[in-house]
Amino acid sequence: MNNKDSHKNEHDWNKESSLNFDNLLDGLLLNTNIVTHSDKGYRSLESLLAEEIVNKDDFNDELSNHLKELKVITDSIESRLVDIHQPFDASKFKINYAQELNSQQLAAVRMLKHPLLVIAGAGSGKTRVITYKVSYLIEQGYEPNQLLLLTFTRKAANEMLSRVQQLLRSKSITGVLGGTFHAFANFALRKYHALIGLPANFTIVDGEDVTDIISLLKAELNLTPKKGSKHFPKSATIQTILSKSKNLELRIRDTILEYFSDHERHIEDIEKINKVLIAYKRRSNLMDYDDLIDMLRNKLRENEVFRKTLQKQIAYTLVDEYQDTNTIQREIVELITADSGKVTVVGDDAQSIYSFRGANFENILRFPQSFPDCKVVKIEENYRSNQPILDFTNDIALNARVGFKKRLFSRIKKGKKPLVKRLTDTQTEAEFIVDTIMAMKENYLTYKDFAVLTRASWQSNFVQAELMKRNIPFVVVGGIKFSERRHVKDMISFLKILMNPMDAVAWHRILKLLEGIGDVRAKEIITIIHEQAGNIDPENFKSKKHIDNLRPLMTLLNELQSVESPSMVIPRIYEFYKPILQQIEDDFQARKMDLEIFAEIASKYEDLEKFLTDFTLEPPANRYQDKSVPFNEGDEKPLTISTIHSAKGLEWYAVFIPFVLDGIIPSVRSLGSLQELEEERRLFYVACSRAKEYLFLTMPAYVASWDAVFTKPTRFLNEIAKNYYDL
DNA sequence: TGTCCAGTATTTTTT
DNA sequence: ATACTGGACA
Repeated sequence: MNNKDSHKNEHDWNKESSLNFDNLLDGLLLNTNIVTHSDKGYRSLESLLAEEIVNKDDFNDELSNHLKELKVITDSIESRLVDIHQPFDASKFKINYAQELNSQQLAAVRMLKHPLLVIAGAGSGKTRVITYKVSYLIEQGYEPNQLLLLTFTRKAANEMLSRVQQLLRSKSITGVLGGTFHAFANFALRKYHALIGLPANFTIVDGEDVTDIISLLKAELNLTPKKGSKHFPKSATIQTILSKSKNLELRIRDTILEYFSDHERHIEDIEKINKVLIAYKRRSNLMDYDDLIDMLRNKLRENEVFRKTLQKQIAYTLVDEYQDTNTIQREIVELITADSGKVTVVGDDAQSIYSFRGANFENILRFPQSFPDCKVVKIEENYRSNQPILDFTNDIALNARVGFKKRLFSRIKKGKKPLVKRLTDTQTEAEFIVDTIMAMKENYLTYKDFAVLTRASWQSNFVQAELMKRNIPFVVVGGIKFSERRHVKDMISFLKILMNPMDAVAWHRILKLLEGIGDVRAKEIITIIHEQAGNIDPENFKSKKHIDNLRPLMTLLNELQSVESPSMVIPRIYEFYKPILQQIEDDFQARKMDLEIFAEIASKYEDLEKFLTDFTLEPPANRYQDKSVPFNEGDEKPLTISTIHSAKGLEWYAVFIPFVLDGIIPSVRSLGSLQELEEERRLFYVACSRAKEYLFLTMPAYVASWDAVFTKPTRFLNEIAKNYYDL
């Protein structure tokens, strides 16, 4: 961003709007708001919060025009609002929609004539709208399998469908297409693979797998650091770059220049890796997450038969969390629904927090452009929080630079204002949080009514330690997942080979388990497998030096290839794998438990392919906990520790947010650009709006990171009216 | 091929 | 302060 020509723009277009340009902040505050070691002066929280924020209008004309343009669009929606007072004849339906929904929700459910944008604030019953709309559509005569329900997680989709089932008291709701964009892409590409010229049995690889492949290719290409930099960029970094460039549809060069300028010297090498990577994936019959949606979009675009077929199959589309879609996903929605206009998207621009993975929250702002005859419903009644908490969170959203105007209200008028508290250090902060939980729990609450939400996962470590010390049960959401653990990935790799014997990543992983086989031998063996087009008859490897180690593996896999069901295959593999694991890991007993869970999950599947795709696209969410926390205290439900990102869509009676320091939230790394800072604000908004009755914001007096010290409360607090919270 | 050591970069968030 | 990487050596 251009800081030099900071000029005062006349933002006259802004005067009557809810956008507040007086509170402009920018990257320059990096220097004024963050204290360094030399600044030892201790000041009261009160004086820090009273401090005038230095405002600096720094954006250039381009950004300013851009915001202006968005503002015109967001304002235009006022003229598209659906009349919510239309009479409704409830007698035709099994469900009394008018009674069970408020008038805005009802209007959203009923609107079928026009494409519909539902702007649903936090806690306003978004899920309810979608659930009832699905059931309404079915009552209107739509077949369940003509409906496409795109949600953020498959879990959310299933939950909605089971609610529809309850609503209609009917078993016939099976067959609604649903899940994440990735899951839907997977479905469509496999089902119509012949039509679009794809192999049917491709394997889906996750980001980590891609990183592994890049490591292999890096070694193969013999790439060395360019002059001036000591190291070649890490494989994980390269993976991030490539994924970002795909999701943002930027060239690799531009992606690096824009977001990873440290690696400018290696642009050519990274482009080369990408080229080789693409060839590699094709050869091994692999698709990564990005390939799935990209491929679907491209095929929909260029293959008319495919597009028409899908359009015909899908009579109505509903999209949840639309603010988190990226450009490619938006195009998929458009390609399927633009002709018919049979689409409802639901979202909240104030809760868009996934831009780092390509989500473009302008998608929701620009919906009226994509669908010119669309209508809009705003749902502003909140059923989650009490009014004091809403006053507080409304104020956060109010300071946002762009967005739809809305002001949530609640019928629960009484409640405590959010409490802001500073403690001396991280330890006392953790103690305060746990003490407060214990004290509150006396009043008929249980642990599951509480949550601690943090910006980054490590920030909950102190609270976790304190909870462990006091034997309080808790679950951790986010962080390393079960499915990312070494032994689970090993088991998965065995299965992947059975499904797709060309899958070199899986082969590599498994071969390296064997004694005497490292990168070099593994590669030789994989070459043979590729030459034999995936035939793994042990005879093919006779000439190999370590054939004695190799033969049992090949024999086993060769034999299992013809078996379909996971429950038959897994015990055999486990038998083979167990002694190996025992040898390489010292905590075999703990890992054994994981594998039992794994076997149990797998045994529910009849079909290997289905199991594998489900497992990569929707892995079991719970994080592995290395210290087993006692869950036995009268089997009380645990409290929740989560990152703010993973807390989206959830709610708790009391919410604690530690580390609300400027530099943590907003993260120092976001201060460089307006867009990123705005996203941090929305993140803060999401965190605070999870609370139903109590909200606690705490911070230690200081936190030292490796080159700076954070001591001031988050700048977002300064922007909130002082009478909306207590100190 | 596998292990150990020293020096280096590192802290955002994840389908 | 810590985790990770690459290089040297067995």
